[in-house]
Amino acid sequence: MAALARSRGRLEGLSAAPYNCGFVPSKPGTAMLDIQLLRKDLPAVIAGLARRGVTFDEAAFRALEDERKGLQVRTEELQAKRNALSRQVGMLKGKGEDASAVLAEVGGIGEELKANETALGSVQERQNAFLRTIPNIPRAEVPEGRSADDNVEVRRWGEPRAFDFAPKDHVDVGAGLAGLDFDTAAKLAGARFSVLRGGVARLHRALAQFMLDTHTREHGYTEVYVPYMVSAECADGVSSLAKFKDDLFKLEGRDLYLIPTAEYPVTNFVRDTVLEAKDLPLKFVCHSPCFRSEAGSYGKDTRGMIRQHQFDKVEILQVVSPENSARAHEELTGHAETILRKLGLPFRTMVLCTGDVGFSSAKTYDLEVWLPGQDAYREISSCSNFEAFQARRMQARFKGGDKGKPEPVHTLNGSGLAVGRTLVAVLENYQQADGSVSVPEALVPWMGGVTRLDKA
RNA sequence: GGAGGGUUGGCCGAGCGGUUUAAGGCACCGGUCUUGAAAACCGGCAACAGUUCGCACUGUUCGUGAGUUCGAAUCUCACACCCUCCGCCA
Repeated sequence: MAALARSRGRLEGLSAAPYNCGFVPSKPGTAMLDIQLLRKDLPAVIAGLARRGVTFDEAAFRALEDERKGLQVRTEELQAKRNALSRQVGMLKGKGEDASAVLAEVGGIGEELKANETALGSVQERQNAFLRTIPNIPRAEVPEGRSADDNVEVRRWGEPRAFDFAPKDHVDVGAGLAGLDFDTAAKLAGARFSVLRGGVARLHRALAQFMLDTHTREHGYTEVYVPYMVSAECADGVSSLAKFKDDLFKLEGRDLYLIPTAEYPVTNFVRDTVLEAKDLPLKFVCHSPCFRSEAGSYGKDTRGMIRQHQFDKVEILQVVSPENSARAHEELTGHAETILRKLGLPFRTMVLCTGDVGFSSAKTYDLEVWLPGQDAYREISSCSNFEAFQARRMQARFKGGDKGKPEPVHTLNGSGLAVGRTLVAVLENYQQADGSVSVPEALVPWMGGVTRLDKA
Protein backbone atom coordinates (compact mmCIF):
# COMPACT_ATOMS: atom_id res chain seq x y z
CA MET A 1 0.00 0.00 0.00
CA ALA A 2 1.43 3.29 -1.02
CA ALA A 3 0.01 5.52 1.64
CA LEU A 4 1.74 4.65 4.85
CA ALA A 5 1.83 6.34 8.17
CA ARG A 6 5.21 6.88 9.66
CA SER A 7 5.69 5.19 12.94
CA ARG A 8 6.86 7.25 15.83
CA GLY A 9 10.26 6.30 17.05
CA ARG A 10 10.01 8.12 20.32
CA LEU A 11 9.20 7.88 23.97
CA GLU A 12 5.86 6.15 24.19
CA GLY A 13 5.19 5.60 27.85
CA LEU A 14 2.78 8.45 28.26
CA SER A 15 2.11 9.31 24.73
CA ALA A 16 -1.43 8.83 23.66
CA ALA A 17 -0.31 8.84 20.10
CA PRO A 18 -0.07 5.16 19.25
CA TYR A 19 -3.42 4.54 20.85
CA ASN A 20 -5.26 7.43 19.41
CA CYS A 21 -6.39 5.53 16.42
CA GLY A 22 -7.67 2.74 18.60
CA PHE A 23 -11.29 3.41 17.95
CA VAL A 24 -13.39 1.02 16.13
CA PRO A 25 -15.35 2.26 13.23
CA SER A 26 -19.01 1.48 13.75
CA LYS A 27 -19.02 0.15 10.29
CA PRO A 28 -15.79 -1.61 9.58
CA GLY A 29 -14.07 0.05 6.72
CA THR A 30 -15.26 3.55 7.39
CA ALA A 31 -12.61 5.90 6.18
CA MET A 32 -11.04 8.13 8.77
CA LEU A 33 -10.47 11.15 6.60
CA ASP A 34 -13.51 12.70 5.05
CA ILE A 35 -14.07 10.80 1.82
CA GLN A 36 -15.86 13.86 0.43
CA LEU A 37 -12.74 15.91 0.90
CA LEU A 38 -10.72 13.31 -0.95
CA ARG A 39 -13.14 13.39 -3.85
CA LYS A 40 -13.54 17.14 -4.01
CA ASP A 41 -10.14 18.52 -3.05
CA LEU A 42 -7.56 15.82 -3.43
CA PRO A 43 -4.65 18.25 -3.96
CA ALA A 44 -5.25 19.77 -0.52
CA VAL A 45 -5.15 16.33 1.09
CA ILE A 46 -1.99 15.39 -0.76
CA ALA A 47 -0.30 18.65 0.26
CA GLY A 48 -1.35 18.23 3.89
CA LEU A 49 -0.05 14.68 4.08
CA ALA A 50 3.18 15.66 2.37
CA ARG A 51 3.94 17.91 5.35
CA ARG A 52 3.92 14.76 7.45
CA GLY A 53 6.29 13.06 5.08
CA VAL A 54 3.50 10.80 3.85
CA THR A 55 3.19 10.22 0.14
CA PHE A 56 -0.34 9.73 -1.08
CA ASP A 57 -0.57 7.41 -4.05
CA GLU A 58 -2.83 9.49 -6.22
CA ALA A 59 -2.81 7.14 -9.19
CA ALA A 60 -3.85 4.18 -7.05
CA PHE A 61 -6.64 6.19 -5.45
CA ARG A 62 -7.97 7.43 -8.78
CA ALA A 63 -7.92 3.94 -10.25
CA LEU A 64 -9.93 2.63 -7.31
CA GLU A 65 -12.36 5.53 -7.61
CA ASP A 66 -12.95 4.91 -11.31
CA GLU A 67 -13.51 1.23 -10.77
CA ARG A 68 -15.83 1.88 -7.84
CA LYS A 69 -17.86 4.47 -9.70
CA GLY A 70 -18.54 2.28 -12.74
CA LEU A 71 -19.51 -0.72 -10.67
CA GLN A 72 -21.65 1.25 -8.26
CA VAL A 73 -23.65 2.97 -10.99
CA ARG A 74 -24.28 -0.30 -12.80
CA THR A 75 -25.17 -2.15 -9.61
CA GLU A 76 -27.65 0.50 -8.54
CA GLU A 77 -29.26 0.50 -11.97
CA LEU A 78 -29.83 -3.23 -11.73
CA GLN A 79 -31.14 -2.95 -8.19
CA ALA A 80 -33.57 -0.24 -9.23
CA LYS A 81 -34.84 -2.37 -12.10
CA ARG A 82 -35.28 -5.39 -9.86
CA ASN A 83 -37.14 -3.37 -7.26
CA ALA A 84 -39.49 -1.87 -9.85
CA LEU A 85 -40.33 -5.23 -11.40
CA SER A 86 -40.79 -6.89 -8.04
CA ARG A 87 -43.20 -4.16 -7.05
CA GLN A 88 -45.08 -4.86 -10.26
CA VAL A 89 -45.34 -8.54 -9.36
CA GLY A 90 -46.87 -7.57 -6.07
CA MET A 91 -49.43 -5.34 -7.72
CA LEU A 92 -50.42 -7.95 -10.30
CA LYS A 93 -50.76 -10.67 -7.68
CA GLY A 94 -52.76 -8.34 -5.50
CA LYS A 95 -55.23 -7.93 -8.33
CA GLY A 96 -55.20 -11.66 -8.99
CA GLU A 97 -53.61 -11.30 -12.43
CA ASP A 98 -50.92 -13.35 -14.10
CA ALA A 99 -47.37 -12.21 -13.29
CA SER A 100 -45.36 -14.86 -15.05
CA ALA A 101 -44.08 -12.53 -17.80
CA VAL A 102 -42.68 -10.05 -15.28
CA LEU A 103 -41.24 -12.85 -13.18
CA ALA A 104 -39.39 -14.14 -16.22
CA GLU A 105 -37.94 -10.70 -16.91
CA VAL A 106 -36.77 -10.07 -13.37
CA GLY A 107 -35.29 -13.52 -13.16
CA GLY A 108 -32.81 -12.61 -15.88
CA ILE A 109 -31.32 -9.83 -13.78
CA GLY A 110 -30.17 -12.00 -10.94
CA GLU A 111 -26.89 -13.25 -12.24
CA GLU A 112 -25.51 -9.95 -13.49
CA LEU A 113 -26.65 -8.20 -10.32
CA LYS A 114 -24.93 -10.70 -8.09
CA ALA A 115 -21.69 -10.42 -10.05
CA ASN A 116 -21.78 -6.64 -9.86
CA GLU A 117 -22.52 -6.61 -6.14
CA THR A 118 -19.63 -8.93 -5.46
CA ALA A 119 -17.23 -6.87 -7.55
CA LEU A 120 -18.41 -3.65 -5.93
CA GLY A 121 -17.91 -5.09 -2.47
CA SER A 122 -14.42 -6.11 -3.41
CA VAL A 123 -13.38 -2.71 -4.72
CA GLN A 124 -14.91 -0.95 -1.73
CA GLU A 125 -12.97 -3.20 0.57
CA ARG A 126 -9.74 -2.43 -1.24
CA GLN A 127 -10.50 1.27 -1.22
CA ASN A 128 -11.18 1.25 2.51
CA ALA A 129 -8.01 -0.69 3.22
CA PHE A 130 -6.17 2.01 1.31
CA LEU A 131 -7.89 4.87 3.13
CA ARG A 132 -7.39 3.38 6.57
CA THR A 133 -3.64 3.74 6.26
CA ILE A 134 -3.93 7.51 5.83
CA PRO A 135 -3.25 9.56 8.94
CA ASN A 136 -4.88 12.83 9.93
CA ILE A 137 -3.81 16.05 8.26
CA PRO A 138 -1.81 18.33 10.55
CA ARG A 139 -3.19 21.78 11.19
CA ALA A 140 -1.60 24.56 9.19
CA GLU A 141 0.21 26.04 12.19
CA VAL A 142 1.95 22.78 13.13
CA PRO A 143 5.66 23.26 12.45
CA GLU A 144 7.22 21.12 9.78
CA GLY A 145 9.82 18.61 10.77
CA ARG A 146 10.94 15.02 10.42
CA SER A 147 11.35 13.76 13.97
CA ALA A 148 11.08 14.57 17.65
CA ASP A 149 14.24 16.64 17.25
CA ASP A 150 12.20 19.15 15.27
CA ASN A 151 9.52 19.69 17.90
CA VAL A 152 9.26 23.31 18.96
CA GLU A 153 9.23 24.61 22.50
CA VAL A 154 6.33 27.04 22.87
CA ARG A 155 6.76 27.97 26.52
CA ARG A 156 8.63 27.08 29.65
CA TRP A 157 7.60 27.49 33.27
CA GLY A 158 9.63 27.35 36.45
CA GLU A 159 13.34 27.19 37.07
CA PRO A 160 15.01 23.84 37.64
CA ARG A 161 16.06 23.88 41.26
CA ALA A 162 19.74 24.46 42.07
CA PHE A 163 20.76 21.64 44.41
CA ASP A 164 23.54 22.12 46.93
CA PHE A 165 23.96 18.34 46.96
CA ALA A 166 23.92 15.71 44.24
CA PRO A 167 20.24 14.93 43.60
CA LYS A 168 19.30 11.27 43.51
CA ASP A 169 16.88 9.77 41.06
CA HIS A 170 13.45 8.67 42.27
CA VAL A 171 14.51 5.06 42.70
CA ASP A 172 17.09 6.00 45.32
CA VAL A 173 14.88 8.63 46.91
CA GLY A 174 12.00 6.14 47.13
CA ALA A 175 14.24 3.45 48.54
CA GLY A 176 15.44 5.86 51.21
CA LEU A 177 11.83 6.40 52.25
CA ALA A 178 11.18 2.65 52.15
CA GLY A 179 8.33 3.62 49.82
CA LEU A 180 9.35 2.29 46.43
CA ASP A 181 9.88 -1.44 46.19
CA PHE A 182 10.69 -2.95 42.82
CA ASP A 183 12.00 -6.24 44.21
CA THR A 184 8.67 -7.19 45.71
CA ALA A 185 6.88 -6.08 42.55
CA ALA A 186 9.16 -8.31 40.51
CA LYS A 187 8.37 -11.23 42.79
CA LEU A 188 4.68 -10.65 42.20
CA ALA A 189 4.54 -9.88 38.52
CA GLY A 190 7.99 -9.51 37.02
CA ALA A 191 9.68 -6.47 35.57
CA ARG A 192 8.06 -3.10 34.94
CA PHE A 193 5.81 -3.11 37.97
CA SER A 194 6.12 -1.31 41.26
CA VAL A 195 4.98 -1.63 44.85
CA LEU A 196 4.46 1.57 46.81
CA ARG A 197 4.39 1.74 50.58
CA GLY A 198 3.49 4.12 53.33
CA GLY A 199 3.86 7.81 52.61
CA VAL A 200 4.85 7.25 49.01
CA ALA A 201 1.70 5.20 48.37
CA ARG A 202 -0.31 7.93 50.02
CA LEU A 203 1.44 10.57 47.94
CA HIS A 204 0.50 8.64 44.83
CA ARG A 205 -3.14 8.56 45.91
CA ALA A 206 -3.07 12.22 46.92
CA LEU A 207 -1.74 13.24 43.52
CA ALA A 208 -4.56 11.47 41.70
CA GLN A 209 -7.21 12.98 43.95
CA PHE A 210 -5.66 16.42 43.77
CA MET A 211 -5.79 16.23 39.97
CA LEU A 212 -9.36 14.97 39.93
CA ASP A 213 -10.51 17.66 42.34
CA THR A 214 -8.73 20.42 40.44
CA HIS A 215 -10.23 19.41 37.12
CA THR A 216 -13.74 18.96 38.49
CA ARG A 217 -13.84 22.01 40.77
CA GLU A 218 -11.80 24.51 38.78
CA HIS A 219 -11.89 23.37 35.18
CA GLY A 220 -15.45 22.16 34.82
CA TYR A 221 -14.90 18.50 34.02
CA THR A 222 -17.29 15.75 35.03
CA GLU A 223 -15.65 12.87 36.84
CA VAL A 224 -16.33 9.45 35.39
CA TYR A 225 -15.51 5.91 36.45
CA VAL A 226 -15.27 3.35 33.68
CA PRO A 227 -14.49 -0.27 32.85
CA TYR A 228 -10.80 -1.07 32.77
CA MET A 229 -11.44 -3.66 30.11
CA VAL A 230 -13.05 -2.91 26.80
CA SER A 231 -14.43 -5.05 24.02
CA ALA A 232 -12.46 -5.80 20.92
CA GLU A 233 -14.98 -3.62 19.16
CA CYS A 234 -13.80 -0.67 21.19
CA ALA A 235 -10.16 -1.59 21.33
CA ASP A 236 -9.74 -3.08 17.94
CA GLY A 237 -9.96 -0.59 15.18
CA VAL A 238 -9.47 -2.44 11.97
CA SER A 239 -6.20 -0.67 11.42
CA SER A 240 -5.23 -0.27 15.01
CA LEU A 241 -5.44 -3.89 16.06
CA ALA A 242 -3.17 -4.84 13.22
CA LYS A 243 -0.82 -2.05 14.22
CA PHE A 244 -1.05 -1.90 17.98
CA LYS A 245 -2.33 -5.17 19.34
CA ASP A 246 1.15 -5.98 20.57
CA ASP A 247 0.91 -2.99 22.89
CA LEU A 248 -2.29 -4.19 24.55
CA PHE A 249 -2.94 -6.89 27.11
CA LYS A 250 -5.72 -9.18 25.99
CA LEU A 251 -7.72 -11.43 28.28
CA GLU A 252 -7.34 -15.03 27.43
CA GLY A 253 -10.44 -16.61 25.99
CA ARG A 254 -12.37 -13.36 25.98
CA ASP A 255 -12.66 -10.57 23.49
CA LEU A 256 -11.59 -8.05 26.10
CA TYR A 257 -8.53 -5.86 26.38
CA LEU A 258 -7.09 -4.07 29.38
CA ILE A 259 -7.23 -0.37 28.64
CA PRO A 260 -3.94 1.37 27.76
CA THR A 261 -5.55 4.71 28.66
CA ALA A 262 -8.96 5.93 29.82
CA GLU A 263 -9.26 7.53 26.42
CA TYR A 264 -10.39 4.12 25.16
CA PRO A 265 -13.55 3.76 27.21
CA VAL A 266 -14.36 7.44 27.69
CA THR A 267 -14.13 8.63 24.11
CA ASN A 268 -16.30 5.69 23.13
CA PHE A 269 -19.06 7.19 25.28
CA VAL A 270 -20.21 9.07 22.22
CA ARG A 271 -19.74 6.32 19.68
CA ASP A 272 -22.77 5.90 17.42
CA THR A 273 -24.41 8.90 19.02
CA VAL A 274 -26.04 12.03 17.67
CA LEU A 275 -25.61 14.76 20.25
CA GLU A 276 -27.48 18.06 20.46
CA ALA A 277 -25.38 21.17 19.80
CA LYS A 278 -26.61 22.64 23.08
CA ASP A 279 -25.11 19.71 25.00
CA LEU A 280 -21.59 20.53 23.83
CA PRO A 281 -18.94 20.73 25.02
CA LEU A 282 -18.77 17.48 26.98
CA LYS A 283 -15.86 17.49 29.41
CA PHE A 284 -14.82 14.36 31.25
CA VAL A 285 -12.02 13.58 33.65
CA CYS A 286 -11.19 9.98 34.47
CA HIS A 287 -8.67 8.44 36.83
CA SER A 288 -7.76 4.94 35.78
CA PRO A 289 -4.95 2.48 35.67
CA CYS A 290 -3.37 2.03 32.25
CA PHE A 291 -1.96 -1.26 31.05
CA ARG A 292 0.64 -1.40 28.32
CA SER A 293 2.77 -4.29 27.24
CA GLU A 294 5.62 -1.98 26.17
CA ALA A 295 6.55 -4.45 23.50
CA GLY A 296 9.43 -3.12 21.50
CA SER A 297 10.76 -0.94 24.28
CA TYR A 298 13.22 -3.47 25.65
CA GLY A 299 16.10 -1.80 27.37
CA LYS A 300 14.42 1.62 27.50
CA ASP A 301 13.77 3.20 30.86
CA THR A 302 14.16 -0.08 32.67
CA ARG A 303 15.12 1.61 35.92
CA GLY A 304 12.38 2.95 38.14
CA MET A 305 8.79 3.68 37.35
CA ILE A 306 9.13 5.78 34.24
CA ARG A 307 7.91 3.02 31.95
CA GLN A 308 5.64 0.43 33.54
CA HIS A 309 3.16 -2.20 32.44
CA GLN A 310 0.68 -0.62 34.85
CA PHE A 311 0.43 3.03 35.78
CA ASP A 312 -2.26 5.43 36.86
CA LYS A 313 -3.32 8.39 34.82
CA VAL A 314 -5.85 11.16 35.16
CA GLU A 315 -7.13 11.78 31.67
CA ILE A 316 -9.09 14.83 30.58
CA LEU A 317 -11.27 14.69 27.49
CA GLN A 318 -13.51 17.05 25.58
CA VAL A 319 -16.10 16.61 22.87
CA VAL A 320 -16.73 19.93 21.15
CA SER A 321 -18.19 21.50 18.04
CA PRO A 322 -15.69 22.02 15.20
CA GLU A 323 -15.39 25.79 15.50
CA ASN A 324 -14.36 25.46 19.13
CA SER A 325 -11.76 22.73 18.96
CA ALA A 326 -8.69 24.90 18.45
CA ARG A 327 -9.56 27.03 21.47
CA ALA A 328 -10.52 23.94 23.48
CA HIS A 329 -7.13 22.43 22.69
CA GLU A 330 -5.33 25.43 24.15
CA GLU A 331 -7.59 25.34 27.21
CA LEU A 332 -7.18 21.64 27.79
CA THR A 333 -3.41 21.91 27.51
CA GLY A 334 -3.59 24.77 29.98
CA HIS A 335 -5.59 22.59 32.38
CA ALA A 336 -2.83 19.99 32.34
CA GLU A 337 -0.19 22.69 32.82
CA THR A 338 -2.12 24.03 35.81
CA ILE A 339 -1.43 20.80 37.68
CA LEU A 340 2.31 21.19 37.16
CA ARG A 341 2.20 24.85 38.19
CA LYS A 342 0.25 24.13 41.35
CA LEU A 343 2.74 21.42 42.21
CA GLY A 344 5.64 23.75 41.51
CA LEU A 345 7.19 21.38 38.99
CA PRO A 346 9.21 23.08 36.22
CA PHE A 347 8.12 22.08 32.75
CA ARG A 348 8.20 23.05 29.13
CA THR A 349 5.47 22.78 26.53
CA MET A 350 6.41 21.40 23.14
CA VAL A 351 4.33 21.43 19.98
CA LEU A 352 5.00 18.27 18.02
CA CYS A 353 6.19 18.82 14.49
CA THR A 354 4.45 17.34 11.45
CA GLY A 355 6.80 14.37 11.41
CA ASP A 356 6.21 13.47 15.06
CA VAL A 357 2.51 14.11 15.59
CA GLY A 358 0.48 10.93 16.14
CA PHE A 359 -1.50 9.12 13.47
CA SER A 360 -4.93 10.43 14.48
CA SER A 361 -3.92 13.83 15.75
CA ALA A 362 -4.15 17.14 13.92
CA LYS A 363 -2.04 18.86 16.57
CA THR A 364 -0.38 17.73 19.78
CA TYR A 365 1.30 19.47 22.68
CA ASP A 366 3.58 17.44 24.92
CA LEU A 367 4.30 18.65 28.44
CA GLU A 368 7.74 17.72 29.68
CA VAL A 369 8.55 17.91 33.37
CA TRP A 370 11.99 18.56 34.75
CA LEU A 371 13.57 15.50 36.37
CA PRO A 372 16.71 16.36 38.37
CA GLY A 373 17.64 12.69 38.60
CA GLN A 374 17.89 12.52 34.83
CA ASP A 375 18.96 16.13 34.35
CA ALA A 376 16.36 16.29 31.60
CA TYR A 377 12.82 17.22 30.68
CA ARG A 378 10.66 14.11 30.29
CA GLU A 379 7.21 13.71 28.84
CA ILE A 380 4.45 13.73 31.44
CA SER A 381 1.43 14.66 29.33
CA SER A 382 0.36 14.62 25.73
CA CYS A 383 -2.59 16.78 24.69
CA SER A 384 -4.09 16.23 21.27
CA ASN A 385 -6.79 17.67 19.06
CA PHE A 386 -8.11 14.94 16.78
CA GLU A 387 -10.62 17.23 15.11
CA ALA A 388 -13.17 15.01 13.32
CA PHE A 389 -10.82 12.10 12.69
CA GLN A 390 -11.88 9.89 15.60
CA ALA A 391 -15.46 11.09 15.48
CA ARG A 392 -15.86 10.08 11.89
CA ARG A 393 -14.74 6.56 12.66
CA MET A 394 -16.88 6.35 15.76
CA GLN A 395 -19.94 7.90 14.12
CA ALA A 396 -19.99 10.51 16.86
CA ARG A 397 -22.01 13.42 15.56
CA PHE A 398 -24.05 16.39 16.68
CA LYS A 399 -26.91 18.31 15.17
CA GLY A 400 -28.29 21.76 15.69
CA GLY A 401 -25.16 23.41 14.35
CA ASP A 402 -24.91 25.67 11.33
CA LYS A 403 -25.39 22.93 8.81
CA GLY A 404 -28.75 21.56 9.92
CA LYS A 405 -27.50 18.05 9.24
CA PRO A 406 -25.60 15.94 11.73
CA GLU A 407 -21.87 16.47 11.42
CA PRO A 408 -18.93 14.87 13.23
CA VAL A 409 -17.93 16.35 16.57
CA HIS A 410 -14.34 17.18 17.37
CA THR A 411 -12.58 15.19 20.10
CA LEU A 412 -9.62 16.13 22.25
CA ASN A 413 -7.81 14.58 25.15
CA GLY A 414 -4.74 14.86 27.24
CA SER A 415 -3.10 13.46 30.32
CA GLY A 416 -3.77 15.66 33.24
CA LEU A 417 -1.40 14.10 34.35
CA ALA A 418 0.27 10.72 34.32
CA VAL A 419 0.22 9.98 38.05
CA GLY A 420 3.22 7.66 38.19
CA ARG A 421 5.51 10.10 36.44
CA THR A 422 4.18 12.95 38.56
CA LEU A 423 5.15 10.94 41.63
CA VAL A 424 8.61 10.53 40.14
CA ALA A 425 8.83 14.27 39.51
CA VAL A 426 7.75 15.16 43.06
CA LEU A 427 10.20 12.73 44.65
CA GLU A 428 13.09 14.05 42.57
CA ASN A 429 12.29 17.77 42.67
CA TYR A 430 11.33 17.92 46.35
CA GLN A 431 14.08 15.71 47.78
CA GLN A 432 16.13 17.14 50.62
CA ALA A 433 19.77 16.65 51.53
CA ASP A 434 18.83 14.48 54.51
CA GLY A 435 16.92 12.04 52.31
CA SER A 436 13.47 13.29 53.20
CA VAL A 437 11.00 14.67 50.69
CA SER A 438 8.90 17.74 51.34
CA VAL A 439 5.29 17.65 50.19
CA PRO A 440 4.38 20.34 47.65
CA GLU A 441 2.30 22.93 49.42
CA ALA A 442 -0.70 22.54 47.13
CA LEU A 443 -0.80 18.84 47.95
CA VAL A 444 -0.77 19.09 51.73
CA PRO A 445 -4.58 19.15 52.13
CA TRP A 446 -4.77 15.87 50.18
CA MET A 447 -2.03 14.45 52.42
CA GLY A 448 -4.06 15.05 55.55
CA GLY A 449 -1.73 17.84 56.62
CA VAL A 450 1.49 15.89 56.18
CA THR A 451 4.22 18.22 54.94
CA ARG A 452 7.19 15.91 54.75
CA LEU A 453 8.01 12.25 54.10
CA ASP A 454 10.84 11.24 56.37
CA LYS A 455 13.71 8.93 55.66
CA ALA A 456 13.05 5.44 56.92
C1' G B 1 -24.35 -22.36 34.74
C1' G B 2 -30.17 -22.89 33.74
C1' A B 3 -34.96 -20.75 31.84
C1' G B 4 -37.61 -16.96 29.48
C1' G B 5 -38.24 -12.02 27.10
C1' G B 6 -36.16 -8.38 23.95
C1' U B 7 -32.99 -5.21 20.02
C1' U B 8 -37.25 -0.68 14.57
C1' G B 9 -35.31 6.70 12.76
C1' G B 10 -32.52 11.98 17.76
C1' C B 11 -36.04 9.46 21.56
C1' C B 12 -40.57 6.37 22.43
C1' G B 13 -43.27 2.94 19.66
C1' A B 14 -46.63 0.17 15.68
C1' G B 15 -45.69 -3.22 11.95
C1' C B 16 -44.67 -10.14 11.53
C1' G B 17 -43.81 -11.85 2.84
C1' G B 18 -45.94 -7.36 -1.83
C1' U B 19 -50.73 -0.14 -1.53
C1' U B 20 -44.45 0.46 4.38
C1' U B 21 -42.64 5.00 -0.26
C1' A B 22 -41.49 2.20 8.12
C1' A B 23 -47.99 4.12 11.16
C1' G B 24 -48.50 7.11 15.53
C1' G B 25 -46.32 10.06 19.39
C1' C B 26 -42.27 13.11 21.59
C1' A B 27 -38.44 16.41 20.46
C1' C B 28 -37.00 19.91 16.77
C1' C B 29 -37.95 23.70 12.61
C1' G B 30 -41.50 27.05 10.00
C1' G B 31 -46.44 29.26 9.92
C1' U B 32 -51.56 30.90 11.81
C1' C B 33 -53.44 33.14 16.26
C1' U B 34 -51.37 36.61 20.28
C1' U B 35 -49.07 43.06 22.97
C1' G B 36 -45.48 38.98 23.90
C1' A B 37 -45.33 33.95 25.35
C1' A B 38 -47.91 29.43 26.27
C1' A B 39 -51.82 26.45 24.41
C1' A B 40 -54.40 25.09 20.05
C1' C B 41 -54.27 24.42 14.88
C1' C B 42 -51.56 23.90 9.90
C1' G B 43 -47.09 22.33 7.52
C1' G B 44 -42.08 20.27 7.54
C1' C B 45 -38.71 16.71 9.62
C1' A B 46 -34.14 9.61 9.48
C1' A B 47 -29.14 8.52 8.28
C1' C B 48 -25.48 7.18 4.92
C1' A B 49 -23.87 6.67 -0.13
C1' G B 50 -24.05 7.51 -5.53
C1' U B 51 -25.24 10.35 -10.20
C1' U B 52 -25.92 15.75 -10.90
C1' C B 53 -23.99 22.87 -11.72
C1' G B 54 -28.77 22.48 -9.52
C1' C B 55 -33.80 20.73 -9.40
C1' A B 56 -34.14 15.94 -8.72
C1' C B 57 -33.43 10.82 -9.18
C1' U B 58 -31.37 6.14 -7.40
C1' G B 59 -29.35 2.76 -3.87
C1' U B 60 -28.39 0.94 1.10
C1' U B 61 -29.84 0.72 6.19
C1' C B 62 -35.23 -2.00 11.04
C1' G B 63 -28.78 -5.49 16.56
C1' U B 64 -24.66 -8.22 13.24
C1' G B 65 -23.64 -11.92 9.47
C1' A B 66 -25.31 -15.63 6.19
C1' G B 67 -29.63 -17.95 3.75
C1' U B 68 -34.80 -18.70 1.35
C1' U B 69 -37.63 -15.53 -2.36
C1' C B 70 -39.11 -12.12 -8.27
C1' G B 71 -39.68 -9.35 -3.52
C1' A B 72 -37.63 -9.70 3.70
C1' A B 73 -38.34 -5.10 9.30
C1' U B 74 -41.50 -9.52 8.55
C1' C B 75 -39.49 -16.47 7.19
C1' U B 76 -34.75 -19.82 8.34
C1' C B 77 -29.80 -20.44 10.64
C1' A B 78 -25.66 -18.55 13.40
C1' C B 79 -23.69 -14.80 16.48
C1' A B 80 -23.59 -10.31 19.62
C1' C B 81 -25.72 -7.31 23.18
C1' C B 82 -29.67 -5.89 26.75
C1' C B 83 -33.59 -7.23 30.35
C1' U B 84 -36.23 -10.67 33.91
C1' C B 85 -36.20 -15.00 37.05
C1' C B 86 -33.33 -19.25 39.30
C1' G B 87 -28.40 -20.92 40.94
C1' C B 88 -23.52 -19.26 42.48
C1' C B 89 -20.80 -15.17 44.41
C1' A B 90 -17.24 -10.00 46.34
